[in-house]
Amino acid sequence: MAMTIVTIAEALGLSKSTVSRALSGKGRIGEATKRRVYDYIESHEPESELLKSPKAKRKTYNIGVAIPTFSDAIHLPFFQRCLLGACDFAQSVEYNVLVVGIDNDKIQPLERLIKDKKVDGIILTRALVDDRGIRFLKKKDIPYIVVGSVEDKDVYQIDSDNRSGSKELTSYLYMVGMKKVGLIGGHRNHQVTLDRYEGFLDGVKAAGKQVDDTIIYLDALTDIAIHQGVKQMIRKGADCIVCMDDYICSRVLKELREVEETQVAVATLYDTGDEVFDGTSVFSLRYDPNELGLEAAKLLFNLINNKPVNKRTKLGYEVILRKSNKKSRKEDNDEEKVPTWRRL
Amino acid sequence: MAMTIVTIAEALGLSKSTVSRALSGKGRIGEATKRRVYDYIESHEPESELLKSPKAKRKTYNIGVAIPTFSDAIHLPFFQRCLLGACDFAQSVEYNVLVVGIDNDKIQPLERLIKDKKVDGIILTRALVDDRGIRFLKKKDIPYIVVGSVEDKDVYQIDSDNRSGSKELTSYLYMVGMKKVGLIGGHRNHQVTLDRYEGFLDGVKAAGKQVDDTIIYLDALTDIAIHQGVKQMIRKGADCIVCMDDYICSRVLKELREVEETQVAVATLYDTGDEVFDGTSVFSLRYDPNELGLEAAKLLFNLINNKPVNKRTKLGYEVILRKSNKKSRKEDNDEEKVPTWRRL
DNA sequence: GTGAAAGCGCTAACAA
DNA sequence: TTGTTAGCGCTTTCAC
Repeated sequence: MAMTIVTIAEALGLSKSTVSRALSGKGRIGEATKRRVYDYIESHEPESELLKSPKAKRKTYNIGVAIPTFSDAIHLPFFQRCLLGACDFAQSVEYNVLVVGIDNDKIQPLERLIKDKKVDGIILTRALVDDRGIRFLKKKDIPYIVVGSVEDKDVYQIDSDNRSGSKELTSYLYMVGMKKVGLIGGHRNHQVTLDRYEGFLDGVKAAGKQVDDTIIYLDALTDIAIHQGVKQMIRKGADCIVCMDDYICSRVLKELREVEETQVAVATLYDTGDEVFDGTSVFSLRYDPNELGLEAAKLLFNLINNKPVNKRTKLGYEVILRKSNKKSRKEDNDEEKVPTWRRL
Repeated sequence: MAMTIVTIAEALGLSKSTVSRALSGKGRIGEATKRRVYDYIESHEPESELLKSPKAKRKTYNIGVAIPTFSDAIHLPFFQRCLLGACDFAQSVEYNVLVVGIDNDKIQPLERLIKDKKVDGIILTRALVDDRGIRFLKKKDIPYIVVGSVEDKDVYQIDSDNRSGSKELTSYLYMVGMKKVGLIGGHRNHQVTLDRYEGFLDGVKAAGKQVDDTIIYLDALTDIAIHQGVKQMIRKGADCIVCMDDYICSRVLKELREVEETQVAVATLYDTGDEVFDGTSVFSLRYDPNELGLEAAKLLFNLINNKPVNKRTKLGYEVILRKSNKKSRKEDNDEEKVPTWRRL
């Protein structure tokens, strides 16, 4: 038979209301008494529901992960991997993960998750410049973590160090002899686009070059736009094209192959290690989306459980020259990080 | 203020104990009295917790979706899209989706989901030949749907019509003049692999050809294996290579490009429309993973709510000749389904 | 079948 | 800080 508040009161020589207060935390209650009550329950029936405070009872042991539903997102394994990383951590602390698909103009699924009190906290896997999801969560009394970078200092956030990475790779490109570097990127409404853009400019300056020597082409949202961007860069004499992500990179490679242009080098500022390059030699910044999701879940877990959490977390990256597969197969696919580079 | 058992008793001129019995069903209670009580609540506060039987109270309005965590799965946007399809339907009926990442040798996350009673039902997004997830669920008293095909007739399942599709595409390849067709596929432990294999053989027979005229290479689990498979097929004089999925297809195209082999046609038995082919002309069976996830969620919803559900559901496909992008861009990316085909 | 009354497990108000 | 007491919402027992 399960313990009740009365059996405890009798066993400890207290009144049932004192025990009630000890457990609920409400009202005035002595620290020593509280200890006695908790110790008694823990030693006699550690599984007891009584140990769970009314607040704890309302805990769901679920976290919510919001992933974008539309367009470019579907091409990138980033979100899937981020989600699985979060699942991985959640599993380790016996939490579960609820997913919702949202877009900036459609956040109802997120709203419903909060309204129905289905989760103890939320992870947003993408940050937009003016993000309705973040605006909504700020108003609610629920912990949340944003994967990505936002200006707002009040928002707990975790991100790959896009700016530093982009700077490092860009200046590296000049080091190995590039003369005219082009940058092609996506939506300016995505914070990452801006971060990588800034990092790119940092790199150009660090290499002692002029921004005038570069060709910048943003808002390349469609394949047509990428096609035009590449055409423009070739016309203007770029010897290297820096792509902001895997997807753009795969399209750029395709464009170059189609026009049989083999004298232009390619780099990507976001390489998740999913082989979308068909083995072509590409400079890249290698990030791990799984880790991002896992760390985000860890931060959220700490936030939920009132442990100290930094407002901003940055994860690292690797600078990689991916060798052509023909070569790397012979050498058992190991990666080479020395600053040599061969034309395609 | 929420209705209580007492307010109802007063309103209906009954004692609170009678109302209690009417709602709990326990003890002796008149059918007419029961009706009166239920009718009163339904008309005054249909949302009331009192209407929910102890069993109904345990409903979570969550469904669980299990996606694979490892290896090949990460390359395929299939599972992400399937998941989003399920989210989409869930949202429309005010359910939520819990994700777990599982593998055949690691189904703890799934077990925990059931043990903790976090969900009213489960969708498995992949069927293995001897699937521990399915074996586990069969023992539990919880509705579940398998996306994929399983032999077991007791299992509710939904799948793309892999066999018919594979048959149709294969026989079509012979129709347009292929002489020696190779098949390259993944793990024999995956039911889809077997289905496509059978469909391929059906197609060969339907075209009046001998299986001896084909080259079959299964268990191509690694890039190295694919490399060897392709090499072997070229050596044996294949004029067309049929790939079992998008990923294998992209690797095969890469291999062919590397050896500058332009006389071998390529087809894929699973094309999700995510552009992994770099615009190369490929025969394909086009499926929609979002729809699969959405329909699976719909079936599960019906199962949970005791509506009639077919044990087996098959979704359709399109047979497509994807044109080279160079050409399709000019023609605004429309797809061509006439039986013409150009060598790369 | 129904109702009165007692009881259970908890919270809340208030006195000390 | 603790105990007393009242009360809430519900179930169960028992008499009719």
